[in-house]
Amino acid sequence: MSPQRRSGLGTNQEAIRRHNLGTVLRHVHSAGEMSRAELTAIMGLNRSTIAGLVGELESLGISERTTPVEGARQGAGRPSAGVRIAEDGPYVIAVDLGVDRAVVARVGLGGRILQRAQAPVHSDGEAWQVGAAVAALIRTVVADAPAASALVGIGISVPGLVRRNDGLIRLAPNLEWHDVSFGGIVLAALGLDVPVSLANDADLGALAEHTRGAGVGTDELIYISGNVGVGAGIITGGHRLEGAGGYAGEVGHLRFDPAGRPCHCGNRGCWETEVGAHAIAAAIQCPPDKVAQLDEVLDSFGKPSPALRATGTALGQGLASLVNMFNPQTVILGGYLRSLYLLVGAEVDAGLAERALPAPLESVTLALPGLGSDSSLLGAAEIALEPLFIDPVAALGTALEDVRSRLAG
Amino acid sequence: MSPQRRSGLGTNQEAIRRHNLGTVLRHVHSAGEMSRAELTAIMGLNRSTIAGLVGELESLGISERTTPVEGARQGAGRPSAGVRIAEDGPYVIAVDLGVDRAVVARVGLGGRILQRAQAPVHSDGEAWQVGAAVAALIRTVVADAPAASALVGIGISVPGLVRRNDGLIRLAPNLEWHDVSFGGIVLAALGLDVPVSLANDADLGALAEHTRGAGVGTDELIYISGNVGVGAGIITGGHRLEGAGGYAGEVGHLRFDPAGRPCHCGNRGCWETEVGAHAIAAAIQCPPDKVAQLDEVLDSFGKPSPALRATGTALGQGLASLVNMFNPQTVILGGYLRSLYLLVGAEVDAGLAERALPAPLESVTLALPGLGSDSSLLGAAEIALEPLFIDPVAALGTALEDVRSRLAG
DNA sequence: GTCGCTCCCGTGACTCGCACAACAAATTCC
DNA sequence: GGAATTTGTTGTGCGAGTCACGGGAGCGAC
Repeated sequence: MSPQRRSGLGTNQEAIRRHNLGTVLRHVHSAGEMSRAELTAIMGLNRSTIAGLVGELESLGISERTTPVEGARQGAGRPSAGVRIAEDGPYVIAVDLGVDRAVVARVGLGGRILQRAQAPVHSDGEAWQVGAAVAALIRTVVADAPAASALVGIGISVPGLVRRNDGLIRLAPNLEWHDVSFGGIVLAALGLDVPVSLANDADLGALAEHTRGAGVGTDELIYISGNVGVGAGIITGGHRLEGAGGYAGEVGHLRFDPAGRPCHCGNRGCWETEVGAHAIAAAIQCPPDKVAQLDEVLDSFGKPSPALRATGTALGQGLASLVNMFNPQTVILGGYLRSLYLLVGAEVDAGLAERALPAPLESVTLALPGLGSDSSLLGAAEIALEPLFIDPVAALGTALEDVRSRLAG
Repeated sequence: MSPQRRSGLGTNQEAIRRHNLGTVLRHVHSAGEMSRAELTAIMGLNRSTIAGLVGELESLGISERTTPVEGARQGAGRPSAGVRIAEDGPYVIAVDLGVDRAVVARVGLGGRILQRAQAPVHSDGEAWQVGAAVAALIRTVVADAPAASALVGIGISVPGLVRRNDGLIRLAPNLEWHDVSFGGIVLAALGLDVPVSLANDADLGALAEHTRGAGVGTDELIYISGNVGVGAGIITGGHRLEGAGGYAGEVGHLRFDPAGRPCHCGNRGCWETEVGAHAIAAAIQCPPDKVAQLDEVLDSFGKPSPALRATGTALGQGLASLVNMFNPQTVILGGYLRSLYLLVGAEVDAGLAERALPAPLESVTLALPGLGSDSSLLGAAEIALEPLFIDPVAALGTALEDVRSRLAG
């Protein structure tokens, strides 16, 4: 966390350097490639300071100098040299644990997916079995990593409640997991010791969309993930809203209609009983075994049925509660909700407009994910990369080099 | 905002001094009085650095040195000199605009109310009339201010939606105001030019309770203000959740029961139709003209009626949605909800337990305001003081000295 | 009562990070 | 082709925090 968040502490010169170095890297990471002149403008530091910071990143092997970017700017003056993420720079492993499959990717700075692999996951699988499968995918994915590149950490996206202190999976309903220390399981299966971060899939979707998706430039956004259950990842003030334990964003169990259908949480009429995957599947007579692929089912749908339109209205009305509560600038509909919105967008908009207060309504935009179905995966990469932006030197110090041979040995 | 919030910028040495000076002041402000040794421990800076910072605050006339605090610490060793807010230090004007009265106070650093005054406000009053009344109260309140003390700014708590960019009151339903620039009105009536900050009363209640009320030590709290309407102020990660426009926290219009009573917002079954002041007044046959004093009416209540108990359940059930969504550590019930909770706390707890998910439920505590009915007033003081914690030197530079004679002239 | 221990204050030298200024380099514009 | 513009590079200087030393103020034991 940067100075503001770890509020109360003082700042010394060491912290300044760390912070500035991390901030430069963060900018290069999110912009892909940029000129040193842009960096000086954005960060408000002196040319020579930026030169020093960039030089340090280069000597760390994180970034490399490029020839001036073509057509970056018109006008007179010496063109500014570019800064780009190095080819053999550090990378992370991102894991997106879905309800029916696991996706694993090796992701470099800049959010570039360097390699990916996936495998089906059985919903009744034990955690250690899933952990072994994920570990195998990780071995695949690091197989071609350059020996010079260092592994900074592993980020895992989980469809469930994750305790923020220690990353314990408190509950993953669709995997039927309770209190599973999945990070430890994966590390044990790999025989490695690297930092592992876990977080909720919707939270990570929000993070990724905020960094490089449909939420770029917004500091107030909500990402709703439709992924069997319905959850929300919330970014406010540019930061993830985690809550005391890390369980914030459980919007699926918002009270929607006290006279509604019973919910698996034990209550009645939760929002999820209207817009959850099982509810939608029932409404469109989709066989239960295809619920996990509801997005594809919906994509192949032709004309929306009245039941589906009612679902759209319910989605919009529920979103109105969120809009009233959070006053977001952007609401991103991920997972099957994306497909649903493509079908019944008008109803969703109408439901939202009907129920939201005028003031928050006027500034909100509904959007589709800019990263497709990779939002959570890239979000997992982001949390794993996070230490690099806090303190690049320290993060590289603990990073693991030549992981391939370590895994072989 | 401090370094983290204005993310993306670089930090230079000037910023570091500002930040550290502000942070020292913030600590002294919230602790009241503390020793330099404590400051070094909390801030993690060197003793000599703290000495320098404290010395600067003293030479600015903000703090003063005290003899070692009695019994602050047992054990051997030379006792550490204390730091305390100066007697003639800077102050702010806090205004709590209620639906039936306005409270104005002169508040010093440390949250000390130095002087206060109030006057009734007619709910059908024009904004300029209210502004004139508030200005008169301000004149009263600064009458005895020492000439050496400087006025840093004015903070105003508003029962309505306030746009965060410019402090425009977009809507204050109980005052029947639309798009009122109340800050400008008050300044014009005073003939002064000082910084004015406006914010929603619930947001400010949350802020004050977080700083020096029931939410000290918590960075995840929700303050629910029952004040004719129902609103929430949300602190997450130690910061106010404002939303894109500043309208976050409108929990009164959460969907509660689609088959419920019509709400003044045009919808049906908002939470406010169950737990709003008018709903409760109707449930206990309280005459409409006493709705603004509902807290007193409830306090004089003996045994809760079944209708009131049902309201308690509804309160708890609605809180469950908030708890699921935000995973707070503390939920503070302010305004008449405090009185309500004292009457039907069991029903509220039960409603919450029934509807909240286990994980967020286990870490949440319901609490009553630690500042009584002054939460919003002190919150207004806090936002007005905020510039001092960002940059004490700059804030004092723009502060107004000898306000009394300026107002006279 | 005195001594030692502990913790703190105050001062000066030191390190480190960024800003600034001057010069060189690379374009664009006229 | 020269002037203007913008950027990279280098060396100097300032400022902020750190560190080390000497001294002071209570506490506790003998």
